[in-house]
Amino acid sequence: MRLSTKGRYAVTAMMDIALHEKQGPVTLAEISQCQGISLSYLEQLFAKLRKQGLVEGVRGPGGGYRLAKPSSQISVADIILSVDEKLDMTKCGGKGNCSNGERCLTHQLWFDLSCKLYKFLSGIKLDQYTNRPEINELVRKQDAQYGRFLNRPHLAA
Amino acid sequence: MRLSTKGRYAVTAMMDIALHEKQGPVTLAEISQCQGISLSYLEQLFAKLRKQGLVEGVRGPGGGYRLAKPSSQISVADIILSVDEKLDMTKCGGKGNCSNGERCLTHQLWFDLSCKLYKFLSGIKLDQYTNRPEINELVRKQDAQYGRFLNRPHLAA
DNA sequence: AAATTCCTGACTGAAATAGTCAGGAATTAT
DNA sequence: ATAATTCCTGACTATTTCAGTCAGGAATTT
Repeated sequence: MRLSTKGRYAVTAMMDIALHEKQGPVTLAEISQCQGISLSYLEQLFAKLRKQGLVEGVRGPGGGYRLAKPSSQISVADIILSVDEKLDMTKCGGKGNCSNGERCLTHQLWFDLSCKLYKFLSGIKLDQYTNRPEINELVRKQDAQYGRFLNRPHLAA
Repeated sequence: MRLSTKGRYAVTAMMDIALHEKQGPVTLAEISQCQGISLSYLEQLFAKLRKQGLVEGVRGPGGGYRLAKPSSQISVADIILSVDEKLDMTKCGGKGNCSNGERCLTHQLWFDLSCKLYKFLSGIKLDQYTNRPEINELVRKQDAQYGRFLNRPHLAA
């Protein structure tokens, strides 16, 4: 398990989508502008998120990305693992042959830590943040600031 | 908070010292050989661990490094923060001016996550592993394998 | 005096991160 | 149909971090 800014970008982008779920697909261009992440870099990250089945893309005008599952079923761990690949923190890759064919002293430590960290991060789901009133208040203000969702014909109801 | 192989190296080395606390100072040369980490790289990491007051160096023959506090008071978080510097995962550095002077949508998420992760990792102390019989068994075997602590005059009691 | 070990700083190569660019494919709106 | 929008792909580049190397000096013990 690696935890770096790459994973932060991915989680941030996924949060943005989750917070705007009701307004339809969210474009990467919007996320890029509002969250300050390069568009092409986002495209690289979303290629992985899509492969992992966390999001689905909708092409064409009015398109964008939306969550492929309910936000209650998407954890921070899911997102980080999608873009960072590895779960295992042991040196030997879980094989247990780190020290002359046997387990090294810290094998158990890293194995445990990997498990605990995974359990911890997979316990944090996106909907834990989308349901908070104070955050939704902030979302409304900032959508207005950036002029998001103003020209969406398919949203005119 | 960043979590990479750099932090793993540091924790691994600290574990090695904690596991051999009773045999006196542990040399970086030993850690380098037994844990498979470059000696010069270890020296860089230990410069930081020393600055943070986690270890103290003992020069001269029979010297090495030992813990500066009881292993029950040294957490995985302490070690990782010592070598990786940052705790904060927010983009703005905790200031809250990420989006045109206001907090960005995910500020709260990252602030929370940083806190939770810190609490989690600071709850894991080194002595949780040094007190396990099965690990101490493994330590004895591997010390013999590498011939550790054989030529220590000051240990002859 | 000699050996050991920490300690420091500068340097180098490799990998990961982050971003750029060019173009194609699917869909919607006109 | 055509144009606009957006996803989607792959190759490329720059920057940073990781990891290791090297050379030498300082403190301590034998």
